[in-house]
Amino acid sequence: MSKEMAKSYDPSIEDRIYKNWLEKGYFHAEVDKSKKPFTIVIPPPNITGTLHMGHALDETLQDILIRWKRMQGYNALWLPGTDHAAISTEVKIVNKMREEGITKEDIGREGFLKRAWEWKREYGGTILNQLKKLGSSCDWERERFTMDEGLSNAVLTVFCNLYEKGYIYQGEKLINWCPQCQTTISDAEVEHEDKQGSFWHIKYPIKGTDRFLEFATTRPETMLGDTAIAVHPDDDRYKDIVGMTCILPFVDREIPIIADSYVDMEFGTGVVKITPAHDPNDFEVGERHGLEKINILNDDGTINENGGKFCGMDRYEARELIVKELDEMGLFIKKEDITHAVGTHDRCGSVIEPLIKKQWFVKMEELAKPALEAYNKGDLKFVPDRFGKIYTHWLEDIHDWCISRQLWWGHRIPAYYCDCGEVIVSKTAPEKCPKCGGTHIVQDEDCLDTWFSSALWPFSTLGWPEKTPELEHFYPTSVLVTGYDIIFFWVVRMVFSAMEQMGEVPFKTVLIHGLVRDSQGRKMSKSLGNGIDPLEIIKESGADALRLTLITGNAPGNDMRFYNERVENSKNFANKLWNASRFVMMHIGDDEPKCELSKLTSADKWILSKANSLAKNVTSNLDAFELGIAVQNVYDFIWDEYCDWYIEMVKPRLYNKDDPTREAALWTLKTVLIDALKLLHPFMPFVTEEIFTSVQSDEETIMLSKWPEYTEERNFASDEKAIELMKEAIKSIRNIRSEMNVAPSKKAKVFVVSDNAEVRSIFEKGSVFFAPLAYASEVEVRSDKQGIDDDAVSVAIHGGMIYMPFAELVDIAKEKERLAKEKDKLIKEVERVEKKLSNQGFVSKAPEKVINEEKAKLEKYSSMLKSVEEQIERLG
RNA sequence: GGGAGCAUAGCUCAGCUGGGAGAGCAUCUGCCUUACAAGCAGGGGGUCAUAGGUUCGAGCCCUAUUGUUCCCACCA
Repeated sequence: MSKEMAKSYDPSIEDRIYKNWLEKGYFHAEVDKSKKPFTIVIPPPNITGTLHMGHALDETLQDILIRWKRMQGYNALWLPGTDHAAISTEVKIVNKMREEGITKEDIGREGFLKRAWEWKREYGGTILNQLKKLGSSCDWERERFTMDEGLSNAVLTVFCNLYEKGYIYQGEKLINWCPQCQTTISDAEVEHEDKQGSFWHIKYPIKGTDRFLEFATTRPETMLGDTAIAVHPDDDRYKDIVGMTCILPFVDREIPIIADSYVDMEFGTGVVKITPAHDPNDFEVGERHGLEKINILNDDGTINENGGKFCGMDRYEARELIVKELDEMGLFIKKEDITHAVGTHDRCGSVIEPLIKKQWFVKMEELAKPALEAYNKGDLKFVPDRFGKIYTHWLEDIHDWCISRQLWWGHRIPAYYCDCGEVIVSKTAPEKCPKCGGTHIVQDEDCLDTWFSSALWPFSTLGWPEKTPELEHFYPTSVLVTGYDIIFFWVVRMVFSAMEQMGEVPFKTVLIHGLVRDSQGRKMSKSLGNGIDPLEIIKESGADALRLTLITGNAPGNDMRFYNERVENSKNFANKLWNASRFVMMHIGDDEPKCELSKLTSADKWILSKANSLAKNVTSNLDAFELGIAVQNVYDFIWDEYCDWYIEMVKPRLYNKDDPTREAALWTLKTVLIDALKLLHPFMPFVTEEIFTSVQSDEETIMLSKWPEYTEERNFASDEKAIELMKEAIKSIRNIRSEMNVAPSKKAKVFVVSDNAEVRSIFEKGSVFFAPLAYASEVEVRSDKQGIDDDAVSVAIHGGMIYMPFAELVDIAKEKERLAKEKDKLIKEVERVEKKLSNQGFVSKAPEKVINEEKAKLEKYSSMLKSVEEQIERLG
């Protein structure tokens, strides 16, 4: 019990503690129907990932919530796992193979998948192991992976469900193509970046006339696929030529001049070339006018055979050459520099080419409705609320989701094609075609978007489509914690998937956090090299310090800056707590202090009462997801109240072995420390566990101890008031001594004068600690000031006056000056309150509580003013 | 073109449903007081972006303006 504690806190104990937690199985949650469930599923990190500050924040928030709820007695499950991250992983593996001189095609699909699984086995667990360093109390026995058997089954089941209901279809549509990764991507994966580009002004000859039609484009090479040229129907400049045709250079195609209201007459020349196969707007114009769609691109971004003599050239090479040749033909007019939004792939950064391909899509309109309704009905809540707007906005303006990817790493689309043309969607490969009976059936080559499987994460990880006890008990989950950057990708898709498959929301609350930025507010990124490695911080300062830094001073949804001074402060706090505990244990020794209520002093009751309301405040802030405020509450209590005041107040009683209240002090010290440790535990799990197991022996871990709750029995309002008065007096004395440059070594006798018996009693009872904290050699409490030197330094307190005869130190003139200032200050205060209280509007409209507070202030300041005035008079 | 956030001490940020402006760091002064110098005590420093409005009362609510960041969007 009375272990020797090191003089300063050494965070390297964290590994030992974590290992013990794992061995004891504290993280594991079995279905326990006697308890209310509290469930969080982790946003599964990519298997390609390594821990960065974003994860550290995300996991810390989740761990705080889960540890808190576990202590509150919930059946708390935090389910961990990883995402196969289709494109990211495939790219990584392909790159690694390239170093060995192997291509995907060399080893074929099967060979590639074998390698991919090997890769996953080798590196896939890295990030989870890093999470453990943070102290994450995940139920590791329930770890899942988006491509494990159960989850894959869920994916196939959902695909088939949606297909049968007509929500999944195959269509030949304009999609986003990444020529680098050579796959389609969804709209959400396209990032619009403003890039420096050019605006080329070109003209086409109008057939049968000597006229030309001028227009401008940012992508001249797409002209090879032009199948019309459009003007606005109301545009008088071009009314006469609508219906005529232009001659498309190079390919010598005759393309019609059409009228479509999509064209903006005000913009440029009011003429737009139409390339239905490579531009979303043009595609729609093409649909309206029945235009031909000519694809001019190969998958790798080179021009195909439809590009005539440019066939085989890279699209950008072709662009330059086309402009050059147009110029030679006299069809090029000018080039302007412009910045315009260019779509790029969020993974590899290459410019996206819209083109037409046959792909699988999820029809979104109907699926989005229940997801919107869930939010509007309040079944789904965002914290902070404003992120709900982002969610609804996305759902209201939703487009069909392209889910097929030209990749091998992922869930292969369960669609099979018979030679007869029949398409069969089935969880298992059909032996023969249900239509023609043929047996030559091949499966679709494509895989599903990685988000298709993560969309099912909240229920697939609990066993769905099987009806498991876990699913029944732990679903829907309680809170989802994630960054605002993946609301579209993930949150939206989880909700509509759950609404469709489960008929209810996957989680009740979405707690959104911001980004962790560097000290200058820049996003941490590899290219900038400004990333701070959480593991380095943990190594140097401990996970507790990292966690505290990430939580402190941050409001939900806001970005934060991360820099070393903040970690330093967190580390100091851990050390502060450590030393306070060391102090407590040093005095308790081997004995178990007993509590005798009658022996509790006001100071004891004061700190107990403070701890009591602390429990209330922390809990209500956690309930409101104000984790930053909650931890600030605990921090302030421990440092300011417990260490700087209570411990100091209690020291004289501890040093005096004969003090009859000594044991009460020890008991209070310990009781309050334990409560504070518990309230801090979710935020700083390691240091609290270490101290907890040293300071008491009733329980083997703080993790499973009971969360402190507010109780009326520990509410001591009058003692709180008494101690606050003492603190006020002490602060005033310290202040004056400091102003007068009185050396701390110089003690003075202190007189407390009050005609109020209650005030006198407070100071008499508190004189044990009042004396040392106010540098007093002796304290004398009395009802009148007779016999006290007239030139004693004085300070007014609520209900009395304090005198310190400093004799040789006091300069009467200066003292008078000081008192005069004090008087002015008090007069102002009194006037301010009087003005407020004489304001009819205030008195009649303000709540009674506020009015009473003001009245109390008036009483206090008036009495202090009176004391000061009397003293000034005495000095003459 | 829509939408959102932010603007508070020298710096980085809190400030929960409107009721006398806070923290950490930095700075200044004094302390090696037997838990902690990673500490203790004391101090300085803010027209809460600007202008209006609502209210007895506004950092907080409303309107406008300025600056700034981000998200969404098919203007070639």
